[in-house]
Amino acid sequence: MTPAPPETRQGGRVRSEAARLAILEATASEFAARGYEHLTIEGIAAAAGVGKQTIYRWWRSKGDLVAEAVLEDRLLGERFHIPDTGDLRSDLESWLGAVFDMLAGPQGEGLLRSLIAAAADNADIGLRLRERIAGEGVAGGADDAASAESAEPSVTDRLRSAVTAGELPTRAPVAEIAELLVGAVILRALSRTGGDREAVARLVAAVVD
Amino acid sequence: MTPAPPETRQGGRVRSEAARLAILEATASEFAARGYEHLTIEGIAAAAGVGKQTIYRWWRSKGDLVAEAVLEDRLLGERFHIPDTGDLRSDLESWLGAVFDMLAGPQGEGLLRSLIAAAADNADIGLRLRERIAGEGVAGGADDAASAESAEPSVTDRLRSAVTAGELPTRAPVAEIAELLVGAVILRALSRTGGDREAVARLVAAVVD
Amino acid sequence: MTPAPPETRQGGRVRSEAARLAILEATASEFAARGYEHLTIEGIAAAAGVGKQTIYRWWRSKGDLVAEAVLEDRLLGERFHIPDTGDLRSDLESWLGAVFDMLAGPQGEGLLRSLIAAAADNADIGLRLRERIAGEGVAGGADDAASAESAEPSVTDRLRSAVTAGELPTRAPVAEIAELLVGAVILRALSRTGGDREAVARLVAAVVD
Amino acid sequence: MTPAPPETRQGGRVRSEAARLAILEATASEFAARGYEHLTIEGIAAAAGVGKQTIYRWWRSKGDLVAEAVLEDRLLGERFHIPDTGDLRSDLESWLGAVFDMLAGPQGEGLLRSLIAAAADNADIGLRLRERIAGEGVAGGADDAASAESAEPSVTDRLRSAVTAGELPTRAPVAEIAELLVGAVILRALSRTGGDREAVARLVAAVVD
DNA sequence: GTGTAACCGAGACGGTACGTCCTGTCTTAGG
DNA sequence: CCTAAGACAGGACGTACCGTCTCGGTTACAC
Repeated sequence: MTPAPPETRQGGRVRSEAARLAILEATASEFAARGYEHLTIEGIAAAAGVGKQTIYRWWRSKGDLVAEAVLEDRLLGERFHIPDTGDLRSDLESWLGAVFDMLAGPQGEGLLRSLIAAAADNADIGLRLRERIAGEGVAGGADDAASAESAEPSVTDRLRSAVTAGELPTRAPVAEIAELLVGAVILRALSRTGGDREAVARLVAAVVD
Repeated sequence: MTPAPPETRQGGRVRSEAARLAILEATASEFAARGYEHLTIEGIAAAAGVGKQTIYRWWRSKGDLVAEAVLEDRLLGERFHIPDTGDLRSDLESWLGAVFDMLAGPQGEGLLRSLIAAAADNADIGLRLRERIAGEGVAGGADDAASAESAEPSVTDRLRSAVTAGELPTRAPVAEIAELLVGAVILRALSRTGGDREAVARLVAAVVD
Repeated sequence: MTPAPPETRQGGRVRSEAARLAILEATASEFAARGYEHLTIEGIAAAAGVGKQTIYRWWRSKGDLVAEAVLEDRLLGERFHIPDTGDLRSDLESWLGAVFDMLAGPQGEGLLRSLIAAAADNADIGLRLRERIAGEGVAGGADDAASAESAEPSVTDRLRSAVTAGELPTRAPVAEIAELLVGAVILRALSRTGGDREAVARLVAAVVD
Repeated sequence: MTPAPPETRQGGRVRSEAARLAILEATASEFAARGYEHLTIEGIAAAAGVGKQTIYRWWRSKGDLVAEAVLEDRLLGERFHIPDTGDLRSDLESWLGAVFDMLAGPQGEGLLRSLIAAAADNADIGLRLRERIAGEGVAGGADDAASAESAEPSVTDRLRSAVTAGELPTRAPVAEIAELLVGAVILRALSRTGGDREAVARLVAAVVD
């Protein structure tokens, strides 16, 4: 497969990778420290040791910048672990409990809400947010092939294996079940409603009979 | 001896209801016009013909102000209609389809995302957002009694009647089913994923078997 | 005499005289320190402990600001002394020599050139610059009456007294003589041409026969 | 004393005359269009179709660049015509009137003030400005020999011929008279004071009897 | 011929300052 | 004592240029 022909550039200094990385690094750390609302381009530029114009040259808005940081796994890098004990219900409860525990913790408190605010600005962030929690994006792509083979299985992977194992009917709407659970997580994050053991059990029961 | 006799002493001007209403009105229209992010106190004050201090005297933040506007039903005033044909599945599909149609429309496009951004700031907005769509808040209160008697039934009402009618098992987690569906709506709003007929059917199928 | 009717102001905080003075003070000191070209609004605001908007609210440009500082005698406050020995020629030579000595000095070096640059921007500065050196503005006003009575006579005053004393013909163009001499000072400031004793003598000779 | 041997330059492209001319051309037209204050190196480079570095390689500052453009007669190219009718006074009045007319015109309005601002930055510009108007620099040099023979006589030339013709005394300070008149022009340009016929007459009268 | 060194256009870089907008506080005059 | 008006210190916005630093590409002299 031949690579795409290079853009017709006539001279000019090339983009500094060091600056790009420093900016994304700074964006991630400022985001974690202050949240999306109180994130400032000036603060990021200062933290990255970069001129403001270098940011505006490559990103059109705060939202685009955060989106790229999220896409590069600088925020929300890890998926949540889901076990595979053979009992789908208890596995989902473990996973959902872990997610709610993270939300209840000091770090997760604002982080998810900030990501939600960012997603309200920028579509890419919304898509990625969903993918990171559920383990599957809207449209399958090269990344999904890679993630399907990764050591750490996602909720969606677990649901698919449940179909194979006969725990769920063959035509069960796997992607939608994951979507509903992630949606519930987001809704509870927005309303600051924690999830105790009973709530988790009821949510899981609602989607897996 | 003070010159002012007690009886002529002014007790102080009372809060102007006209100003309060104008501010909430202006908040709602500015919110609809510009979204939560680009809402400004100065803009609201100017649109309401009011001094900034009058806003700061009674509300502590932009979030509080929007929350009160939402709570007074100036935004998101109507619940979404859900029919009762005796077939829960098709009734839920009708309702969910109507919600997604609203989101796809020009008005709903940004409105829900702005409300989500507002909810990320302010817990009350998140709770109210959930209640407005699903028809039930987290904790039952006086309002629920009123809404139960209102002419327009909510999704939660419909689910409860399904339990009574035997369409759902007696111990079905009604509130959580509504929560999951509302969460899915919010997640799709964030990721700009529309809901076609098949997607709606699958989401409903996932929660009502 | 009744005062002019007050502007129809309805409420609003009144302009802070402290801020106004601090700004003019800072303008003068920054001007002296850096010159007109390298004067910055941000620098003035910082030095005055004032927000930038407070400057932009009352002055439209750097030129206007410097103009007001000059008009308030914060720069170029003193006129140059001219003696009255009865010999006009030697008196003018004393005065002109003093002006050139000032220019040759460390302070005067850049100050006049900066004022010239400022005057190229702003008409008021040009007028005031002329008045400060020559002792007379273009159009006589209330200020001139005051200055005519001031203890320190200006070049123009000295020329007028020369007319009275018969040193100059009755119809001698007094204002124009002063103008020519001030113009020569400015021209030499621009071309960094100092004025030695002979040059001073020749300039004076050219205007007083 | 032998000068240091020239560096052994081996190879290397020679300076592009086309680029040099395009830069000076662009400098002149941008200067005329925007004035000295709003002249930018980037604007000149773009207008000349040249990289910024090509400018910085050969000129140290905006002032140097403008100075060279002025020295090459790209600005202020023509001297002002002075007739020789045998009547010095009326000849000077013609000349001075023409200069003031130029200043009053749309082109001259800002041009001289911009040159003055440039001169405040750069000594060469000040010297050249004086020479261009009066027809003589401070120190006689090779250029003066050339100008003395040029077809168009300068004010200084006219004054010198007046000495020869006996209109002025032998020891009249010719250079200083020109200097005073040029200075008055600059002063009036700075203070936006036009010169009507009477003012011109009085200025001339002040220096020639 | 062929290096090679200095030039060229282009344009990204770290910065500084611009002039605007908005924040939350304060100070007026007036009901 | 509330209200409309609006000035205040502060801070961030997004833009324009500064002067420097690469880039790939082009001469033109020295070998």
